[in-house]
Amino acid sequence: MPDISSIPRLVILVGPTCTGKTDAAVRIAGEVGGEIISADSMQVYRYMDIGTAKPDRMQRSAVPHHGLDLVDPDEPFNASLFVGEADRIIDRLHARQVPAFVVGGTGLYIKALLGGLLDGPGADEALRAHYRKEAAVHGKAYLHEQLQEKDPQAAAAIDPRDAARVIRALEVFDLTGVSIVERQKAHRFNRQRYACFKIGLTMERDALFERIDRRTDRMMAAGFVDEVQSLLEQGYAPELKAMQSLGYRQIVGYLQGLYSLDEAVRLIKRDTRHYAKRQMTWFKADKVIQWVSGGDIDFIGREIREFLGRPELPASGH
RNA sequence: GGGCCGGUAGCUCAGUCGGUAGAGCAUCGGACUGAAAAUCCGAGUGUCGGCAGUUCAAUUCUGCCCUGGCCCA
Repeated sequence: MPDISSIPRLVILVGPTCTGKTDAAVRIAGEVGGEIISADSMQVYRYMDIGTAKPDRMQRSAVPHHGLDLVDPDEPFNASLFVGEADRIIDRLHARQVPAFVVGGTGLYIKALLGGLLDGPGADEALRAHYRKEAAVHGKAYLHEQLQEKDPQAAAAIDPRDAARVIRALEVFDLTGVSIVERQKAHRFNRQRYACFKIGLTMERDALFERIDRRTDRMMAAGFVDEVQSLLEQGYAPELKAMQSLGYRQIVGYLQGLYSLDEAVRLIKRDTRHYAKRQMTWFKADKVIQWVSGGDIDFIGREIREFLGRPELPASGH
């Protein structure tokens, strides 16, 4: 067992999209000499900057960022790869005694970073493609029937309509002969991999939805359509996971002539609100998170400095 | 001025041969272990435009009024 004091301490900053996580993190990390590890499943893709609200040049030069632009939009990326990447960065920062700020809205990535993932096989794209095809031909129910025969325990736990989870369960069983449910029971995210202090940024829902609308308008003004057009011209297909993400999917629909640009913007705003709500549900379930109003950056900074064991900075006087 | 068609959930609408109503979207709640900005589950939130009449009972039938659209003057 390692000495408890040698375990890296992480500042975790989470919350729904558009609550100001990046701004708060840049400011506070800048003040304490920390560096930022993005925990965002879409900001890992190169060339996807506007639609993912990636930190800009100024922010990235003010505070070093990690976890951005790791792969091309047609390359695989997932929670496991995130954990591997984040572990490497945390090691380096820890060796330099630099505070690490893990900042992002992808709840699973953070949960996996802190608690590990279950002991099981990685993604097998060929196998998944096979099952996806079967679902397309015979329907989702057919996949669930197969799961019922192979792994009744998992079949009972997973809704037949939730194809993504049915396929993952089939994948784990096919590759190991063991039920994913057994692996989950054995795991339960209870590996204490890091010491951490979790802060959640919140905001009145009406205010957050208003901010989402305004940010979407800013993305459009910043050339979001051009960005998507450029991705398509580079050969990145609309079917790619990255291109199915929030915003990109809707702009592709517009470029394909399925609906007007106004309609695409309306859909992006609507779907971003839905996404923010899903994030709230996810993070609400984590009872360890200390919730703070998104506007109260001073308070957040004080809490973080206390956690890091650093003295208060002198009052700045303005 | 006359005629016709509408007014039902936040929106678009369905429906009740008289027994106080339901779809989609929005909204709200939830799940989530290598796709997670993905994937999926649950919930109707309502003076049925207003007032009167007929009736045991009216959102439904009748009358008047208000209101939107179209047509004729």
